[in-house]
Amino acid sequence: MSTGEPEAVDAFEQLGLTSYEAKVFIALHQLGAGTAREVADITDVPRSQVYSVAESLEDRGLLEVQQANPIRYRPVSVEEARDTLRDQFEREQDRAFEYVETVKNEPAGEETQEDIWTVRGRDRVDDRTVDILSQAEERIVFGTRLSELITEPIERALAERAAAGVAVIIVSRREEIKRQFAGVEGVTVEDPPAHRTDDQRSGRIAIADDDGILLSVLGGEGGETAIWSSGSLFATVLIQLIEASDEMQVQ
Amino acid sequence: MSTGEPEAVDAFEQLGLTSYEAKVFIALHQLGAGTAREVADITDVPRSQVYSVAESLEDRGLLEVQQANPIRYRPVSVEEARDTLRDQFEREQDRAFEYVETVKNEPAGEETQEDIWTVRGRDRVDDRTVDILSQAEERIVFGTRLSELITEPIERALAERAAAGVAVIIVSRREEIKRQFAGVEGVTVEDPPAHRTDDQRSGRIAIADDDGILLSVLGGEGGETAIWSSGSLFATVLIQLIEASDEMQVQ
DNA sequence: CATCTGTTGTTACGATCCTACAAACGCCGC
DNA sequence: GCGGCGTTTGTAGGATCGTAACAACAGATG
Repeated sequence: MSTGEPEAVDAFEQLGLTSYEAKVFIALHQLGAGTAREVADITDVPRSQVYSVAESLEDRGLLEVQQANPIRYRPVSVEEARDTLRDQFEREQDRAFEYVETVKNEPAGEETQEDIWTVRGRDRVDDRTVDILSQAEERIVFGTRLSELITEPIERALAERAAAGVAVIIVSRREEIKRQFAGVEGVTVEDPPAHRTDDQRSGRIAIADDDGILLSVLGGEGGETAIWSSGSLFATVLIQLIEASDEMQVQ
Repeated sequence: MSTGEPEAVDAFEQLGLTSYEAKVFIALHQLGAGTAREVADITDVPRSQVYSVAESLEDRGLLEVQQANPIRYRPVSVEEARDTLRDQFEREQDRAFEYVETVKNEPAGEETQEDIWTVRGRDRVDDRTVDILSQAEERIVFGTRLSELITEPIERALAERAAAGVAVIIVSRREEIKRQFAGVEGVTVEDPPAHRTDDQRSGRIAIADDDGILLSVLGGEGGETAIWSSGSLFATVLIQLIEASDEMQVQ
């Protein structure tokens, strides 16, 4: 069995159920259908609790009740349960963000503030990288040691920008990465400067024009952390520093 | 403003955030970006708590941190936040149901048990109605006073069954409902028996062959509750009772 | 330079609420 | 009475809420 029950219970809790609710729901799927006693017998949920827990599950649309003696419970199918939970989730999301939309203010003059931001987590760095790359109007520099850090959306953003006339430069020592972009129109592939120490913990670098930059490192536990800045003087200066050191080839 | 902040906070809580997390996230969208003090000033979240709450939001991928003095926080866009939450939700759902799939047992002989089940809630009654109708091989009777209780999926199920050779009978007094099905091949439209009291709280009735039935009523607060049975002797008998009374026209 | 003042970020600690868990109760059929 | 069913009530533990104290630091004042 690939996953244990405790993990499934935990996942259901993340979805908003209590652990009792999760256990009863799972038990009913094992039984097909059953009474409070039968559920209590194969779980550590006290029988007296099954009734109220089942009622709460009924409210959520995850099981149906047979009014008989004893009361019998029947779980809805996995497909129906997933759809029901998904609907509830989407509804709550609409409700939550509707208000946010009405009161939100754009980060006034974000593009002109001297801000360097930190983002943690592989997926979030992916998103921010695409954001940065998509802003470029003239020139992109993108570099990484690891081909798995070039996700499909990033690849698409690079290709899209190249097609729009942006000069795209890919910097890597890795042969597979070089090959990946070798034939693409508007894309140049380069080796990094020889003097640059290829630190094992370096992640990726993305430069857009002279005012957008993202730089990531791989943390201890495999997590990726990036700093980025866009439209700030800080970004401009940082980019100049990085590129100047490239050209000078100083040791 | 169509919705108040308390409602938005409640919705975020349903999505798994704490009320503090919700308030800080909303406040940061109002500010665009800001420090712990600025957030505390426009919410009732104590300043000293903002730091840890923001850290937790960062872990969830809902905001980014600027390491400066003072620390500044920047919320991710509404679109990115929604995507992030949706991804987390789908991941948890996969994790939760993966285990259920491995251990579930089909409701052994469900079709032969003497079961009447209860389902509550408009949407869930919709689903179960479609299930019942889809089982029919020979004959369907579907009746309702309210045209809004004939949803698009129900209409499709009726049409699909009619096309498959099932004799479909729609029972209603409402002209619009009669018109809706007037021209459809394989569908007959009838008036209900004159003696039948058209109770204001009656909802819909669906009969499939002689062994599937669903009957719903409209509860006090606009909620719909249905009982249904399929493949049971109970269903057969109930159907016979209902149809016999029709034919006899007993007052 | 020393002192005062105000802010920042951190930590600790009750109060409060909800869930998990247990036990007792009335009810009904046998 | 007896045993199972369904309900109700009560207790313990944990997480969140809310308040407060703390050291570190920056700017102002003398």
